[in-house]
Amino acid sequence: MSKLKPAPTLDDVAKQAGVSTATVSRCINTPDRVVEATRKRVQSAIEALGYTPNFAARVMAAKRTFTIGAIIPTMDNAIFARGLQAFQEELRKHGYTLLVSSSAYKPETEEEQIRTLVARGADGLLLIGHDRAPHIYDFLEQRQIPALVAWSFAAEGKLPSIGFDNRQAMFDLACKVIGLGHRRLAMISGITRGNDRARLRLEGARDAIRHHGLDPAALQVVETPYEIENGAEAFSGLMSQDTPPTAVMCGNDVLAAGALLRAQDMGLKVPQDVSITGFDDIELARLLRPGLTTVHVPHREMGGKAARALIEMVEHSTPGTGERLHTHIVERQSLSPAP
Amino acid sequence: MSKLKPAPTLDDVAKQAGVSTATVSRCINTPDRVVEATRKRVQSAIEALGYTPNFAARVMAAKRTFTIGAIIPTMDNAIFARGLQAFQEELRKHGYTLLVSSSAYKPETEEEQIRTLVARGADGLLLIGHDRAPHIYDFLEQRQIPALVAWSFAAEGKLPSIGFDNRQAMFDLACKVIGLGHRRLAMISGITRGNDRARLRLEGARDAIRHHGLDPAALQVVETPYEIENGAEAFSGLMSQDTPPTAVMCGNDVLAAGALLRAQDMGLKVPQDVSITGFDDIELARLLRPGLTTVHVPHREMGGKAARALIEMVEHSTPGTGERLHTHIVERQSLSPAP
DNA sequence: TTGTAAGCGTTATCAG
DNA sequence: CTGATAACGCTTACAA
Repeated sequence: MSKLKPAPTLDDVAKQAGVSTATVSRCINTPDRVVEATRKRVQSAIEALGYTPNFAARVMAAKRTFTIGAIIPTMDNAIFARGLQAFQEELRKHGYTLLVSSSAYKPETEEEQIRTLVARGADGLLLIGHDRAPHIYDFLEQRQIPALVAWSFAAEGKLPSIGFDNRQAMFDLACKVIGLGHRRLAMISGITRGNDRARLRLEGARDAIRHHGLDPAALQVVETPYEIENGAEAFSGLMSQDTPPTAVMCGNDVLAAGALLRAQDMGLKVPQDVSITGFDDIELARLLRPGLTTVHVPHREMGGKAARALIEMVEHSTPGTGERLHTHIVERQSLSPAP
Repeated sequence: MSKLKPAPTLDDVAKQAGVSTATVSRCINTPDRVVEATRKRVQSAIEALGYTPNFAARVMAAKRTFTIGAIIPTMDNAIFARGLQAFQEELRKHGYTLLVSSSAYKPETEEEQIRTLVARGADGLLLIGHDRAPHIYDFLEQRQIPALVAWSFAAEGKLPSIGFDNRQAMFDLACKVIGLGHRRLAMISGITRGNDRARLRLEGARDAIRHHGLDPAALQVVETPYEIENGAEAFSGLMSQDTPPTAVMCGNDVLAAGALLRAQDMGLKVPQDVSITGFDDIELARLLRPGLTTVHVPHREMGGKAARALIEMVEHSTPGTGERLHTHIVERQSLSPAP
């Protein structure tokens, strides 16, 4: 009863238009190598049949997928959304498709995703941060897959990177906090294992403590997963001690949002009773009350530049050139002088 | 100088193990059809060479990709994150990979993404909502691509759906609001074009007005894009009128969060001065202060069930069976009796 | 249980 | 400018 219509192939189009498959292929890929008349005929055959090139077949023959893979730690919050969006837009401008997958902040999952994307023929890969097992870099190199790191700049990384100096940025912010007279500090950090951004931000804060000749114990550290609720929990843990910190620096804005919200619940006034800072400058940071003092990261610039750099690597087999982007502190209301 | 190592192929493995390519293929796909000894030999050859099957070749030969595509309106906020996460987890359990792309709430983009995913050989598609151009359904049917709708249930939809009754849910919420004595209502709705969830939620609110015999003008409506900031803007617009509403119902929690935050900025107490409600019950709804009264959607249940239903459709070529999930109102503090 | 060989739908090379 | 035709790497009857 039901007519099974298999997807039309190049061959079908060729027959319908009365030309060879080669010509149809040319019409699609290099239209200028075909005379107008033929092209038009082929064009209408394509439309009449509703032909769409078979991706797999195309990949096999051309050994190119025009696909870029990106593996980000999470899609759950806004941290990577803007940058990735810009990355994708730039990619599309150049005819590439983006395949995204998330590693849920797990190194093992990331490795699996990398292999999957490579097996799927990704022409290039965007990875977040530099911390991963060495054999992954070997694999990428052996397979000759161009890969680029974003969200973290390191001149000496195994891979070129387009990002910023997480350590320096947090150092600057911590210096500002200390400069405001805070002497009992805390940091709610993301999990540092396999996450150089988290690790470096923490180091940056420690650097600042040292730089100002303070006792290392002046900085209390809590490591926690990256969800808003974890920030809230960590914050109440910190604040229910005998001598709670006067400033809580958070590894990112999501954690900071959790802290801020929990502060309200605990009846703590921010920044009068306790200062809170974030990192990333996502939209929420501006909307929260008090507005979150945080480190602004040029998300869109980073995404766009990463796309261009990666395409360059893919198309010209160049080693790729990194770039250190600048961040700056955005002062809003959640940070004030120590009481 | 540089040794270009092309990725090892089935053939390489076969030679190394001293068997035919067919046997290697069997070892990978149907291990029980191969004797232990051979299998082991092949296994070590695979490991020694670091072989990974070429995806495109596999797809061409098997005509299956074990890939499911999902097109969601946005990755920018948490609205779809949890459900999609559950969808993915369930898919993985059954050996499928998920390919996600976002349409940015644009019908044209969605269509393009559908075509791309189909061309890439997706075995099945998850779509959000029922509103789309008829020719898209024709295309899917002609190509025999199993597709399922989520986030919106409609018994008579062109496609089977696993979702809830957006209209009824909003109707119930609106009835509660009216029951609390509110007579000047407003709704901050998402863009309704091509978005049945937004459209139906709005209708549900209108139904409630009618149901209670109120003047249709008692419900003021603002349509706006789906970002937190749009919610804030719409809210201040609404509240700076001569006789502002006493309750503002929002099309989703993100819009509601924007409204709530803006209320604080305007010095308006929620719910004393104005009540605000959301829809979706994302994490933020619980963390905001006052907590957001909203409609709870069983995100994870929906994602898991959608995955199972879609796999069933793909593997057994069945037409697919939808399911209507239940929602309920979560009462927190942002809604109170009219002043 | 294992091997042989015929596709799968493109692209690209090489003639014409 | 256009047409044959050989890859591309894998799966899957069909044979042995």
